Amino acid sequence: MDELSTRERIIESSAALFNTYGYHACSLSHIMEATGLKKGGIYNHFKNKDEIAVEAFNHNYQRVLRRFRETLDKVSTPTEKILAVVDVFVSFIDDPMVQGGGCPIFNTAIDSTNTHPALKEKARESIIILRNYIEIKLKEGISAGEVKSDVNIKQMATVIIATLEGAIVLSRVDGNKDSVEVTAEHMKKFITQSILI
Amino acid sequence: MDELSTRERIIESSAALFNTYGYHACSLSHIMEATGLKKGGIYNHFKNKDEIAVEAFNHNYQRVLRRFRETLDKVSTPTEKILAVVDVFVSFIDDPMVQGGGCPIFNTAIDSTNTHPALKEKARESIIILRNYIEIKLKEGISAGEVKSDVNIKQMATVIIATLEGAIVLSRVDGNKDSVEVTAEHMKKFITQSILI
Amino acid sequence: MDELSTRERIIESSAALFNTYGYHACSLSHIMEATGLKKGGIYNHFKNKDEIAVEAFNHNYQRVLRRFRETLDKVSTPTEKILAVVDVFVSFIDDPMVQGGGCPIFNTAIDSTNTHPALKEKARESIIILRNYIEIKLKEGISAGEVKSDVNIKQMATVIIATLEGAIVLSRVDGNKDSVEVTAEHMKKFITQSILI
Amino acid sequence: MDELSTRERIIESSAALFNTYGYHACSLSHIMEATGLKKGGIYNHFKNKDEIAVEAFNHNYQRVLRRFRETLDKVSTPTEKILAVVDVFVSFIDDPMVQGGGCPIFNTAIDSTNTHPALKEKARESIIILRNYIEIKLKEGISAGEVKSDVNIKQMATVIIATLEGAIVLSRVDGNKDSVEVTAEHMKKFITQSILI
DNA sequence: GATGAATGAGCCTTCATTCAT
DNA sequence: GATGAATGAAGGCTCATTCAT
Repeated sequence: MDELSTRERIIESSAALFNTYGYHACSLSHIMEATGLKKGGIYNHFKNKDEIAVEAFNHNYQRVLRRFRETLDKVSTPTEKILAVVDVFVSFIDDPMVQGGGCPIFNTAIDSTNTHPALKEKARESIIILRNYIEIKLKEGISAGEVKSDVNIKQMATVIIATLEGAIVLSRVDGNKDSVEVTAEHMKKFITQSILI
Repeated sequence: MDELSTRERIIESSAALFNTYGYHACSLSHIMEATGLKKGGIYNHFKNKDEIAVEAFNHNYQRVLRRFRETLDKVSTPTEKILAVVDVFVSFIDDPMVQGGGCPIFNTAIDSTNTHPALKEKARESIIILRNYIEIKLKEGISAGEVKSDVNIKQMATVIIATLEGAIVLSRVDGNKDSVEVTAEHMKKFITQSILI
Repeated sequence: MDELSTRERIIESSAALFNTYGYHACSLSHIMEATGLKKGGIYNHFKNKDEIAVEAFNHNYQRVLRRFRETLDKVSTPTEKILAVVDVFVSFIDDPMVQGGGCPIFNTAIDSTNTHPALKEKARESIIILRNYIEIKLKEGISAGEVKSDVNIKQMATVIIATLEGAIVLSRVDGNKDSVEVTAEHMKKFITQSILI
Repeated sequence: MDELSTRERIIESSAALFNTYGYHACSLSHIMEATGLKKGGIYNHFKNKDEIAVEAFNHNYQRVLRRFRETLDKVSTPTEKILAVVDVFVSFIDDPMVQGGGCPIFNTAIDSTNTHPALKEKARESIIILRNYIEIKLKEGISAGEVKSDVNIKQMATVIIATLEGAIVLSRVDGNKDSVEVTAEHMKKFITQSILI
């Protein structure tokens, strides 16, 4: 019932590896070790390493999206939802899927920009969707009369993502949550004071 | 007089390559091609690839630092200096050193976190220095009576770096300047309205 | 049935090569040529060159031991056994396993003393076992009343090995059997006149 | 006056290295380190690594020969001289020129048999000269009426060299002098009882 | 005489991939 | 579906050697 197919097991294992080490530093040997399969066993399910990487990315992206949905579904008003967005970003810092921290989408984006066009494109699209998602919540906030109507929605979505993703990287580098927490605090205060009515 | 030594030529060439592709995706063959040297010729100047990567990072870091100093030296008041910090981040986006854009320090930080401890440590230290640098400017702003005395300096420095570095990554992914420009505009407005007197 | 596995084929081929050329002068390219495999094919069976060398040594050592056993099993009295020990050493000179002659254990011992601690240790242990083996035969000779009871067994075993191994090297250098034959003749005469009753 | 020329310094340094590690495990980098010279500095004095190795071998060979002469010159009767031959072999075990022990000529012989024809030939010739030298001393012993006239001189010289060189290798492997000492004791007793009158 | 800089060839090792079993 | 065995290409690195300075 909730048995994972071998293919899914490979994706899950390698997703963690790609997140943690990046595309080029994660070899098939690592995936072999993580899955307990031999090379042939892996290649029965994917035509090459790229396909694994893309599926691993998709897997991560779905997890990120799901986390957004779940967290935002727990609250009801647009205001709460916008503040909850911040919390989702903060939660990435503890994601066991990425040892050493970081957001899988952002990490992939930087890792693959100039080396892996297909992966970079996936990352780009994911970020666009995330941005749209936040824009929609902001629009709903305006419609509900909770967000100031003169807020530049596009700008605001970009700023929220940039700020929190940047903080996540800082925390990854520092090896502690300080930067993310302090930045989240700032972000929430800013949202409350400057964009909410 | 301003002839570059072979060692410096290697560092400069490989600095661009490491920035663009990351440590693992940048092989000695790439450096060979970029410098026109053969492997032996390169290894006459460095004991291994790591040393090249570290020197390349140092080179980039010095360039970043120099750019901060030069830009901030052009203006005189603390207020101007703090706003100039934002401009420096924006200027990274056009840096020809990093094909596809991005901040070399941040790129290195993400690339090396779990795969290259020495490099990650260098990136960490560089970010600390940058943070301190911004904190000092904020303190000078307070002393000069231009920055509100209740500003949380540590938090503010972190937020500035996080926000703009995050935006740089977004622009790198998008392949255009929009995210950085829109975020810089936001940051300047925020600084002017919320932390300057 | 008596098909050799690829791993065994590699060991057998490289055993001859290591014997003949020594560890450092025997490269993987040589092993590739001898086995008809490519590098990857070899590394599927061994984790590195050292492991091949160690297994090759083990292989040779077992052959040496087996030859001692077989030769000594053909005769029955202790006196005959002790004299047969000499014959075993002489037989190494014609061993096709070592082109140009020599005893694989001795060759390894000299080759690896200061350059390959693990291999040197294996050689050391093998020589100890050989020495013990000869000591036991001498003891049996004493028990059987065929060897003088005042013979210094430890010394005698050492002298036998030293003398014949030294002669094997001389023959290897000279490229003919003279030294070994003349030394074996001396050794047998000495044993007969001085240590046998 | 007793200043060594650079060429001589290189020979002396590399002689120790070749003795200790063998031809293939001793690289020019090692010689550079040992001499404090750079590659160019070394190649000013030798046309290639082979020439260094040959000169290093000559150097060792002269040292061995000198030691034989010096030791044997200290005693006067043929009997004493023959017993002194044994002592010379024993003295190799402490030679600081060969870290880890061994006779430089024998080590070279084994190391180069199948990989370095020129060096192997030098070693072969050196051993022949050594053998002749011992034969002459035995003949002088016969002439002086101190050595039995029916001793097979050629055989005896071979046996003495084989036995003691073999013991030196055993001591090298064991890392202590036991084998050489015990074998020398045996050899002297044998000489005294069996070939001296 | 000595150095620094360069090279081609080779070192051991790992890569991603294929395919017969 | 999984494995074992094999491969070509590439990885980082060291080798002995040359030569202008």
